[in-house]
Amino acid sequence: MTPETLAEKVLSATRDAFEALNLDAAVLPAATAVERPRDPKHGDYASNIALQTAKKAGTNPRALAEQIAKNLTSTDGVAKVDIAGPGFLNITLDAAAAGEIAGKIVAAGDTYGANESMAGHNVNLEFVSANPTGPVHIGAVRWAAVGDALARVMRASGAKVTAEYYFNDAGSQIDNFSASLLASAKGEPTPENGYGGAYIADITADVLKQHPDALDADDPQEVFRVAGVDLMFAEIKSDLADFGTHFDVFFNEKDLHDKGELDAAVERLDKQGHIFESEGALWLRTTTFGDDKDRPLKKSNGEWTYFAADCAYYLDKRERGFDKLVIMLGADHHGYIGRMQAMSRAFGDEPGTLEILIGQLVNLLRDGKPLRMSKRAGTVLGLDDIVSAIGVDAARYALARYSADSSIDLDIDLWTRNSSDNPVYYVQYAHARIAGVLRNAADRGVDKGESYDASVLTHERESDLLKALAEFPSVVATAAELREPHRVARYAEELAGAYHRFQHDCRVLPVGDEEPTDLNRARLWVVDATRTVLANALALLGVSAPERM
RNA sequence: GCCUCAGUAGCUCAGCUGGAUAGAGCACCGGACUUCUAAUCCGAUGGUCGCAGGUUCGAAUCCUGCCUGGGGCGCCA
Repeated sequence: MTPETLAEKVLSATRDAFEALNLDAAVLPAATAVERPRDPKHGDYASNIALQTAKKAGTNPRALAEQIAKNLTSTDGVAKVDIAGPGFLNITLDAAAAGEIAGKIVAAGDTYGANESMAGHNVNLEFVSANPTGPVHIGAVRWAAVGDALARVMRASGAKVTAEYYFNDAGSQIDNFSASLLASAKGEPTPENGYGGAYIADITADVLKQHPDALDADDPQEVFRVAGVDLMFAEIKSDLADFGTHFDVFFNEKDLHDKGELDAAVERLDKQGHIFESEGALWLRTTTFGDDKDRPLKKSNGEWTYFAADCAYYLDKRERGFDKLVIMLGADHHGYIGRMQAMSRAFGDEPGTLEILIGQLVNLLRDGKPLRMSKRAGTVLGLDDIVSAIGVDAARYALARYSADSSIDLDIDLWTRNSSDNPVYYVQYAHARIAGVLRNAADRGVDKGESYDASVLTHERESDLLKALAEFPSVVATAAELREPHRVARYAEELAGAYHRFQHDCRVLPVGDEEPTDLNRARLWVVDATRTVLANALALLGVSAPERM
């Protein structure tokens, strides 16, 4: 029995109890959930539904719990129901009902964990979105890992997701970038506001290889701009691809300008009555929707502001049919939330259409001291450096296992050592161990058969493992709903732990030449199911599940 | 000043849409390898959940105030 099924049975038992006690069923929730108690004495699952509803219904929680327990005890698969404390229901399943899950998981294979919690949503998820003025730096790498995992988690939860990267290859930062290339080619020092660092010299050399006469061109900087941006962006895309982060759309801000979408957006906002002119500039009255000040769209010199392009981009996404726009930004962009949300409302969209996720920054430490990184000074640790230092799996996992709300302190030395401190090895090892057991089973001709007798799975370690396995779909659903993919990593660690403990205490294969028993076969199903869930969880994080380590 | 994130074991962090005795990894101490991978497991140590109030059957979790630290508050991009 899955926790979801049990929760439904608890709810219907509660409904019956309300009827028996003549209580007002209107106070009952539409859905409930059971939780896994920490203390095994509290059964396999616990429900607090009596506590939650008794007061509203004007009755005593314990009395209500007693009635629910009476109804629930006769349910198929429920071995025991205890009432504890102020009115908790502690439910114990019989082994056969608990063990069914292994078969369901094996049958579902790589679709186990999929759920419908975000079904029907067409989501545009924008992340990384760095301009091609330098390598993808560590902060953006965090979003490459977290954003990609979030896209996967939301897809597994039934949403249609377009992963999108927004960039601008025409702004003043790009001018600084191309001026830096030109200066480097001429052997001049890095210009003011320019970029330094080894990668500038590399790109410069590559541009000169493509265009040996670049310096003699009418507008040399333009040659360096076009070719340099191309090379830089190619490098970014290839680094991201190597990192396993996939984007469905690379969207260039330039297209918005070329297609006149800024004018169209302003016109739309004007029609909604939110545009005004002041001091020769054009403004959006974002304060109507809670922003702390109004925001300019077109400067008094006639130039568009960056915010105007944001408005056009927003409208573009909406017109492409997305009903949910999610943007992941670093904490240094927190100040944009107010105007962006106001803009969304000014277009007439419901709150919640636009979701801006703010992730805290990554601090790099060396010898315990903060390391200041600057693209301009060239002291940048890029995505490629990280990958070559510790590998994709370790990097992705390390970045994705923390809540985006927490800033991360990463010690470079720790990272550049290929250290087993990284919990990813703990999870991957569990998978590799299982693969080993399954290989041995195959070698020895031990087959798990078409079906198994789940009632023999009575060991505490088996029970713990089965409960952990059963939890996976709700973990995925929660991770998607809360936009918190790190939950998947934490879950994987828990599951790996449950498996290691199981394998330590429970012999899976027959010893020596003994004939396989029902217990051996049933355990093989559990092992196979665990392998499936570990592989699925790692896949959601974009981390490989090795067969051997 | 305003906004925002964080403050939980020696360290790095989970837990936070209210539940029972607050967890994991690392570090440290002590155990377990003739046995399916010991990259593992078991045990011990380690806590005023930043502080103070409040809400209630119940608060690490919700509310208010304060303290400390990170980030942000341009007709920049």
